[in-house]
Amino acid sequence: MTQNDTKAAMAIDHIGVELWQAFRAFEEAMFAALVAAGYEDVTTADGDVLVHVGPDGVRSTEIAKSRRITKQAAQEQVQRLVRRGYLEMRPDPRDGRARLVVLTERGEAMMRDLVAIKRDLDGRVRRTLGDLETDMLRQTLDRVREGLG
Amino acid sequence: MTQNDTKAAMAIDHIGVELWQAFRAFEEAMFAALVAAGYEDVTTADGDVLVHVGPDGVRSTEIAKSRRITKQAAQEQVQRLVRRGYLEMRPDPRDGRARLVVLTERGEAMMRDLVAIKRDLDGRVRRTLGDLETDMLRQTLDRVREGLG
DNA sequence: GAATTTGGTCAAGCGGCATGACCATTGTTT
DNA sequence: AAACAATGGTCATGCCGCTTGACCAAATTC
Repeated sequence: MTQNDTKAAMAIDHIGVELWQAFRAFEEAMFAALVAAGYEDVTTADGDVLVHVGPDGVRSTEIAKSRRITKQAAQEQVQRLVRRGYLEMRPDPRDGRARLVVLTERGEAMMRDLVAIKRDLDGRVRRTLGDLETDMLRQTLDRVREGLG
Repeated sequence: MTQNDTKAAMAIDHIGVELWQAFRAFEEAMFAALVAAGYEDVTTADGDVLVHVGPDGVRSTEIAKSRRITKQAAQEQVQRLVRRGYLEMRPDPRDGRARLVVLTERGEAMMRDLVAIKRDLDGRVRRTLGDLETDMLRQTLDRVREGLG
């Protein structure tokens, strides 16, 4: 009851709550689908690294710059993904000092599956809300962002 | 350009993007307001701790249980907030072993200001969307969560 | 061809978290 | 009341992810 009083005092009704809950629901559903697809060990941190790896590969220093972390930290994150078979390193033909980070077969497969998963989740929302309301929601969310930004 | 190709390939259009952006916008606006109000050093981790501190105080072991972390970790997080003047410890009159974590003056002030900040942000959204559409948005977000959950 | 810049590694340290052992107080059993 | 279990917290230790700082090697600039 003390607990309830507290919760009541905290539960200032504001839009941030729903935003957070909806986002979390999406995220959790995404990770659940990843696990179901056989990618048990993928985290958001991994995702933050992987989005930087384009078809031509990328240098770990580039990742460091984009993410505003030290090159050592970026290197460590890349190495972890290498160890788990999602990335591999190879020399940069254009620069003898550099090493390129590229997706492995498994890495590419995972990214493809992830695209499918996101499409599926989007589809689930569309089935819940209907196309019209879904599109309206997305526009509304953009306006929210602008209103807050 | 390679970068753009990559971005384009990644930019599978899905509702998760807008959810994330809107949520992030809210969060960033909230922290910006906290800084503006003189609470420069508050983090989400701090918030996760503070929500557990009711008017009667709470034991750090309770926090540990709720957050599913070890009591040492919980204790450490509490201590950090104590060091910065938001929390203080005092003995539990009802249990000689226990120590209660309670808000200091500054801690309470911060929580009050935070409530005001959240109300203000909610107000900004309402001014952007109008009351009607805001309420609809919140209901829609709830349905999204249910549809995904 | 020397000097500077750039890509990357190595060494050491720190903060946040976990595990495991331990102490002090309280509650329970008989 | 005495003995034991359960509970609230602390201490010691170690892992992990990240930082700073020094360094090496290749490339670019002058």
